[in-house]
Amino acid sequence: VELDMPELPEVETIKEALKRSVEGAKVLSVEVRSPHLREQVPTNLPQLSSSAQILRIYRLAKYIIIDLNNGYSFILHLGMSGRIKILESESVSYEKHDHVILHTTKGLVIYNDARRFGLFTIDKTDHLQKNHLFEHLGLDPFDEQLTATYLENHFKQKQTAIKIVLLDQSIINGIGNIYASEALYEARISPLRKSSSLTHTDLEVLINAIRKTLTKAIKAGGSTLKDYRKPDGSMGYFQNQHCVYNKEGQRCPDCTCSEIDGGIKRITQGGRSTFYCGYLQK
DNA sequence: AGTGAGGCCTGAAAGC
DNA sequence: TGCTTTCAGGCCTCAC
Repeated sequence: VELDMPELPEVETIKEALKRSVEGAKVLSVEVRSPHLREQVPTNLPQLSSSAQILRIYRLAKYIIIDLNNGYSFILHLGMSGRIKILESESVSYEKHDHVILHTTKGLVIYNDARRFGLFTIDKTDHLQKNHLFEHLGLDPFDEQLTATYLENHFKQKQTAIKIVLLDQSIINGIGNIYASEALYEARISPLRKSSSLTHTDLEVLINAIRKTLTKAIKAGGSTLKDYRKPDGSMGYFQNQHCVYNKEGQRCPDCTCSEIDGGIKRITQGGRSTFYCGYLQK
């Protein structure tokens, strides 16, 4: 099993794969081949986790938390290019950018990250709440506390475009650059709208669109993981299911915008690409 | 306080 | 062909 591409749905899918393969396993040893990630991998991480049992694996925003039975938890983040490889037996040779390897009684977990924007660290389980990494996290998209009123309060005096604000992990966590565009398309809301201009109804529509878009992607990830493997052994993933992301100039699935005004548009907001249908999204 | 720009890294793809 | 530039799914810090 091998997966990458880290927004909420991908992290969720990877977390599920980890649960299926190594939850309950015992950590035999940990190899740190390179500690230079977004944060340095703690020197004592191997000694703190060796011979502990993996109790629970869950997702927190775009992080994966692995609780051990000795009072410590691993914290993983995949950054832009992080990948997790799960192998059933010992690997003969490691690949470039394989930074951290967990040897467990149920197989090998390899953390690989070319750009090293991700992290693999450890903290006391009962200290996670206070860990600086989670200090400013907003609500999970599926948290029932995420309501139109919640967003109304946060957007009240925000002049910033809604697309940029969707990437702000301190309001809603888990949405990245792909699903920000996809959710706004699903909601038929222009990425250029000022956040404060969204009505209560717009926000209800947007929340539903976010959940629908993420749910669809998680389901696709799950089925992909189970059913589809590219010839080189890596996982194929969901590439043709995006409606607008990376589809500049093409016709969006729900209208004839390509004939009316040149199809899906690509613009830059906050230094990052946004894709939308100028005809459907208002 | 809120906002925008820049930086961290490597590699793939596009441009010349 | 090979060299240079641009761009990439995230997040943090710093200057205004």
